[in-house]
Amino acid sequence: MATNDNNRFQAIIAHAKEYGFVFPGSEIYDGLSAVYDYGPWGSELKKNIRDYWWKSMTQLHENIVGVDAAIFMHPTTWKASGHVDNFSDPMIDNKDSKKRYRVDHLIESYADTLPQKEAADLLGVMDRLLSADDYAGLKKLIEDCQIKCAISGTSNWTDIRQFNLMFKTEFGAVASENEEDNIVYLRPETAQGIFVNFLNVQKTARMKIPFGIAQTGKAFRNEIVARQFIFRMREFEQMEMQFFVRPGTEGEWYRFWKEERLKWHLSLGMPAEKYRYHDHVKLAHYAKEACDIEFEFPMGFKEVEGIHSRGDYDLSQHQLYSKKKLQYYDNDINEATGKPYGNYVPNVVETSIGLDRMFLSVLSQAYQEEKFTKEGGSDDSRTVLHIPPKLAPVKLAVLPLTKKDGLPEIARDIMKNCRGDFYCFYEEKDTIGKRYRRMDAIGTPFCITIDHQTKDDQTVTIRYRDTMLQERIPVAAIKDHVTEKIR
RNA sequence: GCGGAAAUAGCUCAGUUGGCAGAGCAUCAGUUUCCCAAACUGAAGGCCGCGGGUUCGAAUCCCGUUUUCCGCUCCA
Repeated sequence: MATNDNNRFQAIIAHAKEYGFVFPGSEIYDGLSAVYDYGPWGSELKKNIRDYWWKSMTQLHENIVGVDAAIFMHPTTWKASGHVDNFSDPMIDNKDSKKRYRVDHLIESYADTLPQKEAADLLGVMDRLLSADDYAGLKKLIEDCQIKCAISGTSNWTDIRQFNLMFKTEFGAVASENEEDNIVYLRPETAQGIFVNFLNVQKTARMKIPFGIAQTGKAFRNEIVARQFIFRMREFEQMEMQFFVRPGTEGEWYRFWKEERLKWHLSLGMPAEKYRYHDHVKLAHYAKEACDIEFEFPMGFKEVEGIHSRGDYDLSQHQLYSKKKLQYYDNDINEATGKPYGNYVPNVVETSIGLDRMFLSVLSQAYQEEKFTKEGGSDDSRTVLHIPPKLAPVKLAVLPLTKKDGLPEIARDIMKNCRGDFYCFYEEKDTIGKRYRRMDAIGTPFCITIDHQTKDDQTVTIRYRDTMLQERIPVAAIKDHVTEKIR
């Protein structure tokens, strides 16, 4: 990361805290690593991004509907999805090469070098220790065999640790005799809540393929290293849409959503040159095609959204584990056979965007430290958030030029008239210039100022955040004027 | 997870060899001002990250710990 960009990133983080967007989590207790809280303006901005996504997906697409599934899901969900088995293996690090190995892989590759009988014995011992979760025993086994790191060539190992992706918790107020009975996980992705409700939604909303199910919500992952502000958090919010299609058409739908999702970002006025696709070469075992939409954050291009063609993997897995049919009867006529397509497990194209990452992209794009020359010729500067008006936490500041001569009363009437339609902020303290700067700092796109002329001709000045220009408009036109600009 | 650095008022930071805890801005109460911040008067604000140790005496020296940042490492 270049020093300038790093300084800029630090400045954005400080600004986010100073102006009520993002606070370190549990800060009075020295914080909790990789957990953040959203403040007054942060929670507004986050809600506005979520609402804009939700409306784009559901209200603007007749064939997409929403769900709000529980964070707690039946534990078998995560067996079916592969999260339990694929992401909880014991790991060990070589202290010299810093290389991390899965313990079973390390021992197995060593066993390959041994005569058949010895290898079989070794693997037998390993399996017994693994199933007993005997990490001390496994480490002793590695040491006794003098297994070396392929890179450093040393046997200087750390203790064995288990890296659990998922957070576990106990379900039910009363302890069970068998602890395992009570374990539930906090979901590591929202998608499974969509898959398990596939038929409920399809039937009750009478959806016909192709159709999508959208969901926003919290997800939880234990990251090995969680850093970079809200970019990688242990608790985060996803906005996901699973699009169910007829097998064989997933390729064209994948391409459709890949383009469609980038258009969504650009529709906010985000600059195209800050975006790029990153096509996955190495695919997960279930994926047919996958790409990321990357955004140029202050710390470089990073994934903000993923589009994946997941085939029928998830529904098939749930079908297998639940022993319930998760199929769709397609009445459309297959031109090749002249008969309906009939029953099948649909294929899925997933779009998955991190709300917190989207928040960070909007914030980092919006943040500007500007220098300019005042009318008098002196230098001046300001820190401003050029947040797209439709996402801005506060839409309109209502500012009486002075706090006497009846100006606050007029301002209060304007507040009353507008606050039901969009977020308004009233302030009469300090000079008008100071108040403009404070509004710039939280990204308020419009300020209106009530002055003495208002009493004569019922007009106010409206001042635009991005240009700092102002013009006079009638009091009666304020609401429509702002509403038009935040659409 | 490993290595390095940092932590003093809400923010940005000073703080002498180890000797009374400081400034600017912000905040609050007034005054002034009438369209682009930092005008005047006054007030409030601190277990110097936390816990030990050395010392007559620690923000300052030593040990531990937490958090953050930087580099490496991992990432469905």
